[in-house]
Amino acid sequence: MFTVESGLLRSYSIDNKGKEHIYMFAPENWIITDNCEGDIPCDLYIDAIEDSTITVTEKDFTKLSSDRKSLVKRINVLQKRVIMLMSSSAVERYQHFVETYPDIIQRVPQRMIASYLGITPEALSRLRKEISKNK
Amino acid sequence: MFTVESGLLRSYSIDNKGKEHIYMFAPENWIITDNCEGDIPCDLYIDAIEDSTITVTEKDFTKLSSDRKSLVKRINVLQKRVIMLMSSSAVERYQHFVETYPDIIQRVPQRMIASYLGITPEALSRLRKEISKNK
DNA sequence: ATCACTTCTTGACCTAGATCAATGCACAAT
DNA sequence: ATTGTGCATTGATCTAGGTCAAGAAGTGAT
Repeated sequence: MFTVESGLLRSYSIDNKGKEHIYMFAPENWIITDNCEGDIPCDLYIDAIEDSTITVTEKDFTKLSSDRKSLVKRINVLQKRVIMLMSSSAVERYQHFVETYPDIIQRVPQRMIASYLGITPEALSRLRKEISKNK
Repeated sequence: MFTVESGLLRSYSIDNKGKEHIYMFAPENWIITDNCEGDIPCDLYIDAIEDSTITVTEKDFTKLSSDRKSLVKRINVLQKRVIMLMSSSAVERYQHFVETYPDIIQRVPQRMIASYLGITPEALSRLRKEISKNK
């Protein structure tokens, strides 16, 4: 966990095409971390855009209070979501959603899944057809 | 703050065209809230998709410990980011970024702003041209 | 059974933004 | 001065996904 005293850091991910996606900028007084524990696609890289002075804090996730843990979990989920929205196609986002929330798929109408993925129901319908065709 | 005992809730925003964008699903054991305090565009609506039993907790933001507060702040920022990525055009995202982080604009190259916004440097260049033309 | 209502699907067309390639420009190194 | 090298801009073209409009299929109410 880095606290920026002065300067400017950024965190970013690199997608499967090698393209960088900046997740956040951290100017003075911001805190920046890679929250992801052991997750594949949303590992963040952190580097400095300007000469910076920072304070490093070791955080032991296992020692956090339970409600702090749940906040951190929420952040992890959102982080992955932001990165997916920036760097993945609708198909990839749908597949990720299916893998991550297989139970929810059964329980909500498709238009809501489309809405969650940031696409139209029509697009979701076509994309599902395409996926089922290819297997 | 709602804790879902059973059933399924969703939170969603409504964009300026009246279109819904689901921010998150909350099945059993999830927690769901509208974190936004007094912010205009990312107000969340919450409702039940299935018959649900939930526990309501009043959270007094002002009484949180400072590091919990900063976690909540991060979540707010991410929340807005997710909603912007789902529901706003590149132009709107850029304008929002300029308003929210006017200092950062000066300090980072345009390609990084493009990367943050989830568009290509070319698209950002054209969009800036367009904006400057229209005023 | 029929009507109303909603969800999903399909087709035709359109548009925002991506991609690729070329050019211009600033700034640093020699 | 000149040769990079990386960034921003511009043009031409392409494509993923949006929009609009029309069916199809399921479900519930009368």
